[in-house]
Amino acid sequence: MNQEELIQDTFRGIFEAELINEIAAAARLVPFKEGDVLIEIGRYIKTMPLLITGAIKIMREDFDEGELLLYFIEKGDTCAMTLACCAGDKKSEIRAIAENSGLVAMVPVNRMEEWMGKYKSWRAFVFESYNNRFNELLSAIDHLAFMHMDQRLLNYLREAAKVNGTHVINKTHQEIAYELNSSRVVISRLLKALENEGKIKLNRSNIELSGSPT
Amino acid sequence: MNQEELIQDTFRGIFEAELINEIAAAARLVPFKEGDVLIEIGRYIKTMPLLITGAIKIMREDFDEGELLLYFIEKGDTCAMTLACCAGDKKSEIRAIAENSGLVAMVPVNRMEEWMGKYKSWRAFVFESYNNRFNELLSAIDHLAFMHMDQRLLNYLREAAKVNGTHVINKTHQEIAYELNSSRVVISRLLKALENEGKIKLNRSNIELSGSPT
DNA sequence: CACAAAATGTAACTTAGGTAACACAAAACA
DNA sequence: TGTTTTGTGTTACCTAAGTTACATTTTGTG
Repeated sequence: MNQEELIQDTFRGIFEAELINEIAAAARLVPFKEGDVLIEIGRYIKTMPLLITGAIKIMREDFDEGELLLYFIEKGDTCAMTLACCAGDKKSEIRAIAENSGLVAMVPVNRMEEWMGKYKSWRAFVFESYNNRFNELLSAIDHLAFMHMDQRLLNYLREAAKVNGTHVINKTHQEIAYELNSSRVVISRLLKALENEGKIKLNRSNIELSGSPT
Repeated sequence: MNQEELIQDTFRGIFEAELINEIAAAARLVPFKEGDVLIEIGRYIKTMPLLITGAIKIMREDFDEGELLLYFIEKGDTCAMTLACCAGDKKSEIRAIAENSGLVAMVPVNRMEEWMGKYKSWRAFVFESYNNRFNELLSAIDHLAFMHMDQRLLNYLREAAKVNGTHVINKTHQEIAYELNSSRVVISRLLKALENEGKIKLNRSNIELSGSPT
């Protein structure tokens, strides 16, 4: 599939034809692979990413050491964080890392403001994105404030399985510990407990989710 | 001051004169007092509140019992949560409670979409609001994920002092415990420790912040 | 004033989760 | 093939924070 077709395909049904054409004309398609840092904390953002395929994880970092996964972004989404940065010319407050390989359409920031006045569907999309991101942040807050680590862990595994389209999660205990801002020993301990409850199966460097194979 | 003047006063410098006139014509001023529930979880929002005076606290609730203060809103601000609700016709995910007495301008939702296409300053305001709210949620996440309760408590006291424009906080330990999703005993213990460190002074039903009297 | 309600102090105990230390097995690699 | 490196399991211990229980004091209020 060429660039034109990919973009048509992704945004058909979301935007009016005219806007899709504008996007196709303005966008530059950029492939990425697992682990790529797409947005770094403290950097200004000059082009807005629209996710075509793949998944991206949004991380928050403590001022001295800690790190925390906020949420995943999937196909057709964009990062409202980025929207805010573009609109306000602010530095990024978050880091975006590719969870797996995929493709983003990069659109120059100045088109955004233009489309805001011009296309109702674009405004709706922007609001929808904001709303989704808001809810994901709220969800992150709920997890942190109201849930214990074992629940957060299980939840994390399910989310990771979902965005990777598999029930096998290829991550080490150490990696999971980073994303949940915990320690490897604690994660190993809780994983073992989950295994004993029959909810997961542990292998070296990967974890199988039992039941509900997404 | 009459309605016209209050609105002129609050938004001069933020919006163009024409938009301010539209706001003044469309808005209904509503006074509120401490403890009033301005927005309830699960309710639809038909009019958008713009805060003229006073402070509002935004709370998140756990599905079974817990509660947590997300952030305070002050003069000239609006609740991005509400913006999202209005734009998307969604139920509110948060509860808004008056921290003290004040005044909001209520604007019918349909004007919002209209102004989005019409006024650049309105678009900028909406983005700015979103951005602020985003950062407050991120801040809330930082506190939850990376700070201990004693730091969160001190931080909370300072925020509460700031929005109330005083260094004396008129809250009971129980109330504070609710807002931090903790228990009264823990809060009393930590407050006592902070008092021993000379950072605060405890009285019945109020707490004095030492130094940096806002 | 007497009594109830509200606010706080404090002790004793439990638990989730963090930390340090070390053993061991699978993988990578020279 | 032998030797690191990486990933995991496990023990022992520590601390922040939650829980229960009860005492004390202040503040209404009939």
